[in-house]
Amino acid sequence: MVTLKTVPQYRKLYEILRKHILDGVYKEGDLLPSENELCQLYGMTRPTVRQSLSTLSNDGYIRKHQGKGSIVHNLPKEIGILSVSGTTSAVGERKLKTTIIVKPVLMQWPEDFMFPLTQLEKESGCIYMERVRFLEDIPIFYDITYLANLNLPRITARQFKNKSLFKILRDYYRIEINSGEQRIKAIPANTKISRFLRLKKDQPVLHLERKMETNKPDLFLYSSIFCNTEKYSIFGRF
Amino acid sequence: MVTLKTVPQYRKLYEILRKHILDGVYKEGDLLPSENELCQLYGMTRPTVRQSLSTLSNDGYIRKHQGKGSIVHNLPKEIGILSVSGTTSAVGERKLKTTIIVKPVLMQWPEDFMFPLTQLEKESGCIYMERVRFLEDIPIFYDITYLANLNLPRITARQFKNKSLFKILRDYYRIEINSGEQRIKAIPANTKISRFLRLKKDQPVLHLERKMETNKPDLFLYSSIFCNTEKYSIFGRF
DNA sequence: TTTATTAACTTGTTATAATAAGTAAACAAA
DNA sequence: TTTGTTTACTTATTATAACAAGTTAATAAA
Repeated sequence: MVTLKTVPQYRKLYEILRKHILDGVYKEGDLLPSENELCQLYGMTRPTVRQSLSTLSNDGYIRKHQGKGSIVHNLPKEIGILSVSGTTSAVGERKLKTTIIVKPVLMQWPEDFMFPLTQLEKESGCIYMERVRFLEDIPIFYDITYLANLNLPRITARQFKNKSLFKILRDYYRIEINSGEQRIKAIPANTKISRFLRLKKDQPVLHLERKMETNKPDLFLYSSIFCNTEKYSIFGRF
Repeated sequence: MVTLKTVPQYRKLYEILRKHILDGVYKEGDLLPSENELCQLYGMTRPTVRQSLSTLSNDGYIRKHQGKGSIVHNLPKEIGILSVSGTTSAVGERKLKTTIIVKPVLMQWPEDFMFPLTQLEKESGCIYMERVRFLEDIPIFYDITYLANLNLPRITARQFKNKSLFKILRDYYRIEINSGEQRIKAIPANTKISRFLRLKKDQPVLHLERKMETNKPDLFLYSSIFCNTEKYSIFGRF
């Protein structure tokens, strides 16, 4: 009963243009082909093309200007993932190396969890993992991830070595992160955090508590992230 | 030569529904009227209604579910403005009291500004101001704002007492914030920051550097914000 | 030369129409 | 009662069409 969902046309064009922008076919400041040209090029009608462009615009890849055209805007957003901004420019998730501290295990949800949970989530238990992510051998993120155990067979057995959690969820379970909310604080590093992030105790650390929504209406991904922002900043769009 | 721009229909419906959600006419979890019902109610066609709903969905006010309907999602986003999350729920910008530290003055841009500037921006000079914003008599934000002096007559003379900067820009100059980017760090409070935010020196403080885009293509709003996150968190969506 | 106008682009808004696909409740069959 | 099926809803996708409005460059007028 595999539903081979057909990808809509506007989504295909979105992916094509997005790839071209990321690959540098269209560079920052370039004018994209006009809507009518895209219609001809890809055999679509204008509403379809406009839906693609609208999504690209929402995601920050282009800016539209009436009378002028669609102009390629600067870089990505990496939804659900944190970009790091160094001295020169932002680096995506790709250059981060990951070390597993606690392999995914099934357990009870903590008392006083940082976000309210539904009954369904409470009943199904919690998949827990801890990771540290490095950029150029400097530990940047200490992540604690929580995930409801809903239709995720064998997830605790999966290898997280090279693939990111997001990639595993997408590839094996067809789960994608749509959006989310977060709370941000600056806190002093406690002993545990200072050890993982190689900082002195009580040094300022960024603390993010995130709740991410997925394409499965009942499934949310939670994470508590501690960031070393001494050398790098967290980069975001809004 | 005042162009009395007509507000599009889809924008009107967006504002109506948004207001209804914020006023509690539709509460979290409620189902909005179906698209066809909205068509009849407001005398529009479905593409127009859908454009309104799509924008509401992008802004986080509703979630759409095929076959079910549009469900009111939880609260606001206040684009370009920071929401504060307390022990119970998020509070918007309205409850913040503002104190002006440095009234808007025209000056040169600082050397080594936190974001690269265009030639036009450099030539036109910089409007500078400093504020502290309080929530329940606790200082939460220490803001430094920078704005290019482009077609903003008499702005340094305006009263910022009750009206927010965003409101003044919108009401007098028809400038609205579309989107932006930011860098986030956790830093130790220096003497100046600790004085304004009533913290001990070296206590962790959130530092945000933001560049905001407006509906005027050449005009950007920059701010450097220091946040006391001891009692409250910064709340955001993505 | 300079300035105003026009023409040919661009994206923005809106309407009409048809079909696909997901959801849920009513219904029928076991 | 329980389970499967149908039906009547919902939103999603796509096409066609027309006109509004902003931008730019070519053109005409001063």
